[in-house]
Amino acid sequence: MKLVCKSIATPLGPMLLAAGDAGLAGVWFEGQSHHPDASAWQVVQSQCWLDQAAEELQAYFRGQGRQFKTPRAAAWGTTFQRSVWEALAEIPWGATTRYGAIAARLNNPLAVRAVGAAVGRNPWSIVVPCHRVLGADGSLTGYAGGLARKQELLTREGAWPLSSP
Amino acid sequence: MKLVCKSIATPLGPMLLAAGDAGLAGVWFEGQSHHPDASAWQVVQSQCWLDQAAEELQAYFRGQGRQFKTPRAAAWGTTFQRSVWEALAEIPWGATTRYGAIAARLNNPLAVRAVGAAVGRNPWSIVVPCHRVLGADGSLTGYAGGLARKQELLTREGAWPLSSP
DNA sequence: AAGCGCATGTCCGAAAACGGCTACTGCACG
DNA sequence: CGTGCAGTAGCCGTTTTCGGACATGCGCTT
Repeated sequence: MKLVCKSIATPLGPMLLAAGDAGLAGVWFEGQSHHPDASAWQVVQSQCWLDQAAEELQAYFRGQGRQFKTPRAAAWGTTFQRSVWEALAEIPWGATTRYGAIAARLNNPLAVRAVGAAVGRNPWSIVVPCHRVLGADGSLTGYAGGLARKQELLTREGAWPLSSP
Repeated sequence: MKLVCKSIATPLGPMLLAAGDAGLAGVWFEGQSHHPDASAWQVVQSQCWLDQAAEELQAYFRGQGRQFKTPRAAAWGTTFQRSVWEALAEIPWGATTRYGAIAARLNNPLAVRAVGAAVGRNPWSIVVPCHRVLGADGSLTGYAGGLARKQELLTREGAWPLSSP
């Protein structure tokens, strides 16, 4: 599948958006870990899904958008990873969950650590809210874009610091 | 690249032909070793390159065609493998050569064994005459479609048994 | 003659290492 | 006695590494 991409500016730094014909393929902070090789993608000014996602992201940062409706089209990922990302997408704005809870929802309660690894490779930063996953004790644990960004995002959503542990 | 394929009958058994937009992608005996996964290919009745290749193959088996002019478009293969296949294509009808000779032609005389492995994965059976490669002592050594077919092909070309070792 | 060792690129399977984790343990404090 | 923290040992999917096996051929030893 051929991908196109473009970069946008956000309050948390520049981000790269990629899309195929069927939908949004991914959103990454510039230089974050697990950033895929973008050298084969074609940089474009405008594209259907890229534009829609960019608009929704800007709305999110303005505090006006709490949901992302741009269709996603996974270009990578194993079955397990995709099921994890799907579960992530259902966490509502302002809420948080735990790695263990996701593992339990997948009927694989012991795969906690594998869930952690999969969450870390979520291709759609912010859009699929992997930042809303905390450790069992409510700690921030980790974020591919850096812990500072994770905390900032949760603060914007009023979900940090934790109110009811 | 999207591939289409169709099956044809030959005196040596059914063969599968595959092609892309740019040319013939491969020709295999049914059930031979190193047969690629064809489940994603679309079976068609007719296609430009498939039809041309099928015609040339039938002519070959009738003893009327000694050359294949259908353009090839490699859908797999490393640089090394492709260079081996290219060298194979230059062996004329009725002639034979050795694994060592090919390695020498590639300026890599020590890679004899690697050449053997690459020859075995030649995607275009018959069309690219991997059956014309013999061991240093003139032995048949191996053939992905079975030694019987290799011998049969060489006999049809009058190159077997060997006249001048 | 027959046997052994080596050189080369690629593929494939097995095995090990590596994580955005957790629960449990033991020990140091007040 | 509670509380908190560090260390540890399992858990699981993915990625990486590694070791053979190959459609061979030459040179050297037995």
